[in-house]
Amino acid sequence: MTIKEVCEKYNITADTLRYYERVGVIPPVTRTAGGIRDYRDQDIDWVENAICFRDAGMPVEMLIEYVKLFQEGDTTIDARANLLKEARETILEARKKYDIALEKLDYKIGRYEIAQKTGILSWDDCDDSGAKRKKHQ
Amino acid sequence: MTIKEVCEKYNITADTLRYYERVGVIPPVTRTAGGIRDYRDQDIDWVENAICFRDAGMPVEMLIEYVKLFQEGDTTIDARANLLKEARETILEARKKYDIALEKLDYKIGRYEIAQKTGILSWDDCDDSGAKRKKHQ
DNA sequence: CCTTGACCTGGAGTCAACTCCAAGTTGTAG
DNA sequence: CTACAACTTGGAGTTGACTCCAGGTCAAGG
Repeated sequence: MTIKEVCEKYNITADTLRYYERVGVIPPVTRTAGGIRDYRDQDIDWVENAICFRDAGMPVEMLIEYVKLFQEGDTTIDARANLLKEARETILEARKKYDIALEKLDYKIGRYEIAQKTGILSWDDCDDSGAKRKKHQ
Repeated sequence: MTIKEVCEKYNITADTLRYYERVGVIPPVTRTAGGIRDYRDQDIDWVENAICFRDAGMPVEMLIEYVKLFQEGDTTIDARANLLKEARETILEARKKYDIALEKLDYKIGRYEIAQKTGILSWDDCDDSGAKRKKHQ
């Protein structure tokens, strides 16, 4: 698979793919005799994983660390497992924040909808604060 | 509440709080006669919201837009409601990616744990690719 | 063989979101 | 009234993650 095809498959730029390889977010990609990247199944899996974990907010630095350990071989199994567990916690934490934001958003959107339907607006309906505080007064 | 107290409450730096105010992520904060920030309940609510939505990956740009609309008054109710709904979709999309990453991670961690328990390691157990492809061969 | 378009590399540039700094002001304790 | 810590501003610097570019190479069509 050419770099272009991988770009289209994952909707990502060639520059980003080359960058990932250059800094070690993915291991070196298979090349043709002429030195042109020829993404094979395994290369594509690394790309897919990289994109997946980047999309979940994992820093490039951590992906590099994982690839580095992977390339060092079987002696790094424990370290890799720990890295993944740490990543799991990080992502769970982050997702919790998304849930909190969604809750807040749903509450606000609800208030806006009431305001829109009734045509009645007040600080309490559309402010970022009043309503909530009023409740436990 | 002083800037320091707000920093401690939300575990954020004073520079970030001033930056948020400067660029309009939050409206101007109440000041003392001498010009020192005195965060009142409403100011704190804006801070809390800003942090919450930033934590959910909302760009500063969008928070600025919301505050701008809010300051323009009741005529922007619809625009604000739309902004919030758009934000909701964005956050839902992002959270989906977190779920996918978590699924992938759990699968990998599971494989690593088996490898660690049995002491048997193979490409299939610890690689980022082989196992998955093997399944549907 | 020659052109033309996709690909290559190393390095510089950009962007969002802070983060740091210098030079000056405020406010409290002694 | 004087230290001195905590605050202020405007502006410059940093960081992470790309993104762009110049100058050169590869490969398929004519």
